[in-house]
Amino acid sequence: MLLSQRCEYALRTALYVAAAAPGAYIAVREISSALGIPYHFLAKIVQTLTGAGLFQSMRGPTGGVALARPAARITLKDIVLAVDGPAVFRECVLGLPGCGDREPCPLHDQWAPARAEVGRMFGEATLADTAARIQAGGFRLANLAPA
Amino acid sequence: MLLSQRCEYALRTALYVAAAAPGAYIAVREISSALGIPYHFLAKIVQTLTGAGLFQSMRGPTGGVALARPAARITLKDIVLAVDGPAVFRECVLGLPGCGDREPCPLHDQWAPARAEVGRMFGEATLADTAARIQAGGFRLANLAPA
DNA sequence: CTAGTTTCGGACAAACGAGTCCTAAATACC
DNA sequence: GGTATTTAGGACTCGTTTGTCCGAAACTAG
Repeated sequence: MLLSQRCEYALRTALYVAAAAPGAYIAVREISSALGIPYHFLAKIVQTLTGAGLFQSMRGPTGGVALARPAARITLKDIVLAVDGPAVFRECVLGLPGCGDREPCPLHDQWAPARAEVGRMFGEATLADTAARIQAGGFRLANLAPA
Repeated sequence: MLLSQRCEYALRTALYVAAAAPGAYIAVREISSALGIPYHFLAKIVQTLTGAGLFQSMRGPTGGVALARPAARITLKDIVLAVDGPAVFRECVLGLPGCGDREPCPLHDQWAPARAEVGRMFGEATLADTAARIQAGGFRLANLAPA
């Protein structure tokens, strides 16, 4: 898979929070049941996002997590970088260290543009406009049959 | 990472074999030391490729592995499918099962074309023309400082 | 036929990711 | 102040991937 499970969960979580009322704190328990993500696992992922400065958290009743910045100023790439690091946007498709324009692997010329395109896609998509697509309808963030 | 370690090794191995004399059997030991891949691990990967009908093998001295078909008729996608399966070319970027044109995730419209582009790239690149780039020079299959 | 070399195929060990569990700290409500 | 609720953070288990090891089968050369 391109992204780790943690990262997929993180993206869906961030989109869920962004699609909710702005500024409101949302409990991790609610996100967990809404998206079908194991609660304790999600709690740790949310901690990562909070530690990265993307989320803001509040303990106690009425507590939860919220976006630390306006949704228009958080990109999907921010989420990926915080959870999986920059490897996805940099690594050689054959895993060769130092692969680049100077010491390319045989696939570099074809892979580098595709990789850049993926980076551009994640870098330009903000939580705001992606969440807007969800609210407009026709797009889903969770499995249809939760279980 | 996009491809598993086994798959990266498999691709480099296939390209190494394709770049060698056509039809000749190459010992796994030679590939291992040339590409810096752990021998016993590579042996099992080669077994997978042989079992998938992509490689042909011969035991004993002067034995080794060779391509089962002409290099022009084996694509990089064949290798990936044999080792990692079709998930890379099919899976939703958010990991949602059943994500498609009918039940799309919010990123489907952007991700599906990128994913298709990657599939096309691997499907159109044959071992023959990719190996030709290596022989023409300027491209490497192994790390510069093996150890 | 014998010895050496190579792949075959399984069992095994280590490292990592995914997921669970438990205690502590902070906050709201009574 | 006390209690319930929620995040914080660590330790832990489980499964997959990665990597190692060893004996058996097949083949070549003498």
